[in-house]
Amino acid sequence: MKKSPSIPSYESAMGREGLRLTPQRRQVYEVLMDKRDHPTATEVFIRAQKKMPSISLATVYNCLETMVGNGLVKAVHVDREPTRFCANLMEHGHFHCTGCGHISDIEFSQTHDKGWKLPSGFLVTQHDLTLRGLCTDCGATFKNSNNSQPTTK
Amino acid sequence: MKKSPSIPSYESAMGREGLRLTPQRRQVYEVLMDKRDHPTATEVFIRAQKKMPSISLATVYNCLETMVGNGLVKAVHVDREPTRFCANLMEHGHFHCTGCGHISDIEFSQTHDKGWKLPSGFLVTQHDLTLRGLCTDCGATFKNSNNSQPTTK
DNA sequence: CTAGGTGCAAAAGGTTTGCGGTTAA
DNA sequence: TTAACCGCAAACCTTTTGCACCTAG
Repeated sequence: MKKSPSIPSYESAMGREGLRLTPQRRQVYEVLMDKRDHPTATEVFIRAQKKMPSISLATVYNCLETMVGNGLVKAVHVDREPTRFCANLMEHGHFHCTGCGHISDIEFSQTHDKGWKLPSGFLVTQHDLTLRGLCTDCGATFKNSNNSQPTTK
Repeated sequence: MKKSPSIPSYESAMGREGLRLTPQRRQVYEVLMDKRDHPTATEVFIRAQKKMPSISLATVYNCLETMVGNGLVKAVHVDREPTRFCANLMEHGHFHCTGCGHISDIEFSQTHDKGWKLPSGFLVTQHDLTLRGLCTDCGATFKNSNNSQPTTK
């Protein structure tokens, strides 16, 4: 677990809004940048605690809310599961493996034809796409043995 | 508020699974079929209560869960807002107006080119698309007066 | 008759909030 | 110095659950 060489845009993004650069916020942000998976607030809390034992869950929630509000991180919602957080700011979708529960980013292709029929006058500012299915590993497991269903968590 | 002329597929869909056709379930289903908006469990409860004052919220949750489990209705998730329910069984996406909070169904076009790049081996079984933006009314309100922001609910 | 469903109240679980003490700027 | 922030605990709100009674089949 090596330290990120630099903290891209953290100082500037936080500073731009007149927000304080507190150690807690830095820690939360580093957790998100370190492993680019999609941890829940609690998972962020647990990881942050390892480096900063005094941090509280409420503070993690506060930091995450602040960062989402400032567009520094994105909140990811899958069904009614706990909110997950994502430091990937590029426009992207998510793939939710119903086998292992893992969530991975998916890129949109360049020619991304937005194939939907919108009533005229509607103005779209954002679109969230979540695919569901089996990842390579879970798909293989499922194929190889009809007895063992993929772990439905 | 007139009674639906018939209850399409309710008896058969419920019966097929060996589930009882209770008055409560029928009532919950009728609420969903009546206005095809996307009510939350609590909203379904309130509407159902008007016709059946003795029904309980827990029962509404139970009925909805049963019906979702049997594919008779769909659960719709937008951010971390309360789960909404939808009787439209066709594959479709949702448009969430950030002005008035209303959720409307959107159809996919025939040629719906799925413009995303998936790691090889991933198997997609389902995709949820949620667009966010302003509906015609809220967009108009926003344009006409720069002072009055659309109701952010 | 009886398995499955209902209604009530209490619990669970994620998230938010009030508040006194702390700290970055 | 001081407004913003932290940490704690309690509150909130949606959803789930345990259990006694009820009812559709």
